[in-house]
Amino acid sequence: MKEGPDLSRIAALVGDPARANMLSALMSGTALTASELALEGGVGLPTASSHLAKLTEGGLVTVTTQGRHRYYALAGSEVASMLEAISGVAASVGPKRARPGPRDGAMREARVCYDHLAGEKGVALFDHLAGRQLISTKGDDVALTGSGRDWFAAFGVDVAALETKRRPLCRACLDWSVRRSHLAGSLGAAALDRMFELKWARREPDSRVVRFTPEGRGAFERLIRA
Amino acid sequence: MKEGPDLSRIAALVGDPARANMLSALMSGTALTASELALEGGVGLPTASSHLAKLTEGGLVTVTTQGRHRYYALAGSEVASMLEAISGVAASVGPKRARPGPRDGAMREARVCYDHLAGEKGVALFDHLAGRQLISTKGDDVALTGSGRDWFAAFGVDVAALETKRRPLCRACLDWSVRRSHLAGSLGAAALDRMFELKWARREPDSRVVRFTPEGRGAFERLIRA
DNA sequence: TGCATGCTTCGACTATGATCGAATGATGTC
DNA sequence: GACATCATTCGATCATAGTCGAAGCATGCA
Repeated sequence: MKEGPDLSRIAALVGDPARANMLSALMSGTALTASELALEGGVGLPTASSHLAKLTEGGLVTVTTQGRHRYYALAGSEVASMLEAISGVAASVGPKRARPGPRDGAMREARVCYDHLAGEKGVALFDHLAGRQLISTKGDDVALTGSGRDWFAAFGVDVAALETKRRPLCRACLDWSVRRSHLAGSLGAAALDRMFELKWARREPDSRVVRFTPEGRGAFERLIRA
Repeated sequence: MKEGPDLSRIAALVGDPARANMLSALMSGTALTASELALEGGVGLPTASSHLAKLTEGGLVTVTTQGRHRYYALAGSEVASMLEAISGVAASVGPKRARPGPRDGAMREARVCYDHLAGEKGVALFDHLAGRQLISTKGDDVALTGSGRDWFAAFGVDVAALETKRRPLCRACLDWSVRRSHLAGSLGAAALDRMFELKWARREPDSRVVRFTPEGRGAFERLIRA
């Protein structure tokens, strides 16, 4: 009966609507202030503060003080990954909560997952990489092949610089909308950064949605067809 | 703020200690009666019944009536996978809840995850299969190769029979204790069944622990060394 | 120093939901 | 058909935790 880690402690933290909304907002990967998160959670400042204290205490978010602002962020990609897993179940068994609006369509096509690309576009990229042996996958462990290294270099990503960091280069992350893997890790993050840099897409303000420009869409298609 | 599926609804279901314990018990893959789950959850029968109604309503468990018994089971492997993800976070950030007893050690070595082998042994098997190109992995999608088919046939698993079912043959499942993938899907389930059949191991009663016999341990080592 | 801003703490209220005893329903056994 | 077992429903109780207003504490700016 009391085997394994304490599930309920973590799940209860996510189980409150205000906290869940805050965590969802943090899935965008950007750190947010307490007031912004209060807005996201749909609660007052004191309430939000109390929630954030619990999330921090529980190890799901981290906080860094900068001047009179306090920036909250997800504690790590493992937490983001867990939230995606819960989203997957919620999307499949849940009563869909409101009909898919125009926004939901955009979310499905391309969105930010912590700091990398998710949605149909993210999965398409991953499939291309795997299909061309640019990455090799062993379960959730993903490795970059030699030709993959060249491919990313041609795309304008400095792989060597990424490898100096502690963070894993490649990682598979299960996409809640498509139900397939997309590329996470520092390489996934760098790839998305590069797309923003190339002006292929831009982030929609106050949202996880990634909006591709017409040109960017074409360039992306060519990238994963080539 | 209200983007994506409703996280909190699902998380709140797992967030109650009694329900979490019930779900943990169901991670063993066997269906349990309401009274057994009341025991697991540490609550009375009426309370358990109420919890189970919520879990069923929420889509996390299914119920099948047999005579005067009602058997509850996890709604699917996706739910099991989500619970493993939450366990992973709980194990990494949580205050460990009690020191690792002798039981926890056994849990880490080999346990049942829904219906397949997890823990160090499960990961070792997966690594062997992937390393020898007996399976090919694309993120969470795992496919059996030609040589893999032969390997499983030699081990005594009727792959063709499994393929007639709707359930996916291969699947990667993230192990909460080892933090690596192990083999899920109908093939993973069949492999574990075969090990029981060969008397390499047996299940510990009322637990997820899989206890290998000395001979079974040797045979397993030879299997994944060969 | 004085004031504004961002956030947290305190205190009080409230509501949700977890819990169990008792009663009821359903199924199988004798 | 009477009884025992398994399970759910009802009713009442109680505690936990979410909520906000007001006050308190920092930090930054003038």
